Amino acid sequence: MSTETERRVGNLLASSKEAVHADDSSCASSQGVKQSSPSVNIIKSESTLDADKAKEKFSVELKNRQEKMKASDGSKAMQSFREKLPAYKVKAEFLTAVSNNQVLVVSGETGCGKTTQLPQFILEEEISSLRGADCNIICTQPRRISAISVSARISSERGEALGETVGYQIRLESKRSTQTRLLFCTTGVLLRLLVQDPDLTSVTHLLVDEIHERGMNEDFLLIILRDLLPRRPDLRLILMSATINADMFSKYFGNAPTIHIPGLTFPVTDVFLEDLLEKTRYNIKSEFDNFQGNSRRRRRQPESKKDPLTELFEDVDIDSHYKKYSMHTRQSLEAWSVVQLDLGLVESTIEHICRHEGDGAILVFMTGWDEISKLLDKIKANSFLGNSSKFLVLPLHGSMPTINQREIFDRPPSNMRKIVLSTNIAESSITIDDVVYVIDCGKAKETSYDALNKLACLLPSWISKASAHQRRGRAGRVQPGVCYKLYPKIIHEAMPQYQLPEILRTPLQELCLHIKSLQLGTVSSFLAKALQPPDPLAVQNAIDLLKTIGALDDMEELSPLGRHLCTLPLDPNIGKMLLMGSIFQCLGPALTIASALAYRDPFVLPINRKEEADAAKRSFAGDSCSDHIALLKAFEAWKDARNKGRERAFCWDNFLSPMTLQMMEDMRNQFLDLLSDIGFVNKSLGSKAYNQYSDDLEMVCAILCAGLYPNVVQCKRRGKRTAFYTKEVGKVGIHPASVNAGVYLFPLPYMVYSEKVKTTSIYIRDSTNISDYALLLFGGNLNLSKTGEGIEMLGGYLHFSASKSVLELIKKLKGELNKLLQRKIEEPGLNIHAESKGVVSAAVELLHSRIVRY
DNA sequence: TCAACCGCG
Repeated sequence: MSTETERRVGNLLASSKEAVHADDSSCASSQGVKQSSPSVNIIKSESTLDADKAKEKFSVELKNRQEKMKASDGSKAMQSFREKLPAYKVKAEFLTAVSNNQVLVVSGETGCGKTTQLPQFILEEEISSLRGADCNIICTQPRRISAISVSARISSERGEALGETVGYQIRLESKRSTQTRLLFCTTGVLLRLLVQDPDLTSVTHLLVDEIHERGMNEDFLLIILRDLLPRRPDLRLILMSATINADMFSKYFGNAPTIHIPGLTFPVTDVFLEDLLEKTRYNIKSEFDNFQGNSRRRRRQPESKKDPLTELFEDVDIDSHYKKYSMHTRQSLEAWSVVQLDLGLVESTIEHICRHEGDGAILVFMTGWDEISKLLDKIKANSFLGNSSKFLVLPLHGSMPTINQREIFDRPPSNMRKIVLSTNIAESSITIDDVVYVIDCGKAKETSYDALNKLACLLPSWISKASAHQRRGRAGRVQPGVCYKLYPKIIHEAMPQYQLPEILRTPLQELCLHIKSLQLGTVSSFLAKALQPPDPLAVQNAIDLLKTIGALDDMEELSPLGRHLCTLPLDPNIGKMLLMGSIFQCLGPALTIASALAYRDPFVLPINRKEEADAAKRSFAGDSCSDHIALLKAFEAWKDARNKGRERAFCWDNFLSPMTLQMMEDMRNQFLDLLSDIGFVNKSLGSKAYNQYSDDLEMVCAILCAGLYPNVVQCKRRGKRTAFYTKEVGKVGIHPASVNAGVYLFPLPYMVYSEKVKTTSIYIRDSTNISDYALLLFGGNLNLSKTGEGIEMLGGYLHFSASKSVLELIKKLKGELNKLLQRKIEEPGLNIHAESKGVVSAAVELLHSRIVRY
């Protein structure tokens, strides 16, 4: 720090001191007192009477409408369609079970109609029993799309418009009315509802669908519900699962009765690798001929953590196990790699179908972008499949710009075969009706959480039998189909029955915060009640993090900051970034960056133009050395382009997803509303009041630091390059898709990041280069180092040294900032802009005086 | 040198 800077910062700080104390008296004035009137009770009972009459009337009306509808000619066809569904056969049994039991587990295969029929049976029954007005049936879905499509389907089956008796509610979007008695919502929406209404007093029937998927929200909800049931003996809970393993859920709920509904899909024939090889005569080459793979022979090395399925196949004696198969097939099986997908095998399978099988689309399940891209190239170069007038080959991946193209769903022109190369996205989120052939490589990329190293991992692994079954089912929607499994039958038999539940595979800080906000007791005792409780170390890591960012106190209770974070539907770090953005007057950028981090990256990755896509992202980042600034600038440029009416071209030219940007905008508005609800933002002051520093990138980066801490990386100069180190795992790399990838030297000594993931190596996915002053003022608590010569952070991992007077000044400024924050967080409505001006100006002055020594 | 997927008043 230059002496000039030191002097200026010191002066600013001194001037602010007086303001803070002079304004203390204003604190009490903003608290309003609610007045209660003695006449309230009388009015209430009269209105209750009126309400009862109105309800009775409405129940009658609902019943009349329903009977009229059933009698109408138009509904005959619909009725007979519904009666053909397997769910119809269990209608009476189901309704009896619902009325006699508090909890019921229903398992059913796809196509049995459980999702559309069971909630509807309850609704119809309640309406005919003249309880229509009193019932409130909620059915949760794990995905937004299904909440919408199922509710639309049921409305049309009932001959109503969506939003009448049947509606939906998902984040930022709903179609429901006062008439709505059956509501489909995402599980997340219900969990938020529980914050206001912990006993679900307004709900009579709750159906939780797709519990077999074992998503975090669903597992979380089940713990809450099991505790809630004794307090709500009248509540009816129906758990719906797609597969046969209903026992586990039944046991969890005290041996609740179960009903099974058979499926109604066309038969699908399985062809395993060994039989496929007999048919196609495809020759799998071992790694000695082909460097792509590691065949079973070479990999007999003493690795400590080997995948059990890999080991299993290595131990198989091919010649005796497959003695009925041809020599050729046995040789190929010998060479087949358990680790690496053979793209030639996929290509030959596609070719086999196209040459020898009947019409129908082909759906190929692969693990990721790279495989899809490489297979696409291979097919284009294939002399038979490369004929683009006969074959329509489409990639399908969550971050490819083709994701919303109609041609994926539409039937191709006659004489043309559609071939979709997809990730797991086509397993349950996207349904392509005309698929007749599925090719399943048997793997998917899966996150896991290494609690020891506090590290998220994203690695390809074998799917479960349940997933394989789901993929296979994709071939039987319109006619009998075939599923080609590119792995031997013994691998399939050894696959785990189910995927590990998400609660065991993810960091838990957001969940822990949610548990605290619902007052469900201590985090560890609550989570111990889960269907499959998470590793105590993972729980401890989450609690430690919440303490580090100041959301929980030493007693593990919510701090004032923690209580605010509970109201924001965000990861606690990102929520903190928003609060800091509003306090330090760069609210706009904080809203934009928070919405992108909370939702998804708006940048798309097209297959053949990745260099251009990379360049577009870099140009948004400018010289900021920040992926977060790139997001911010891209969003601002999009708004600008949209105002000028050239949104489409802008998005296309800059490799941005219009849908993601729109969602970001909607989420920004939601966050702004929530900040206003909790008092951090007073909308009547106008946007300018909260955006004084929004164009000041140093300040924006400091806010990023405040939010993302303790996700800090040290940049250390190694000759002409920079190496990066974190406290938990040591050396990490910048993810190659980051704007900071390939940069040799950085102007500032630290990075903050939002995600650190182990794939082929440990990478930080997105990063922002920040100064030591940003870290000192907006990072974690400062401690004097033991030698007394400097300041430490992150339990001594980070060390700062400077002259005694500078250290004193920084500590003083940090102290003032903390005081300011404390007051603002305890009383968000406080207008402290005037009094805080000096402290904030001092901080800004320091942030601008960046000098690099590292 | 790399990019599974889903979700929140």
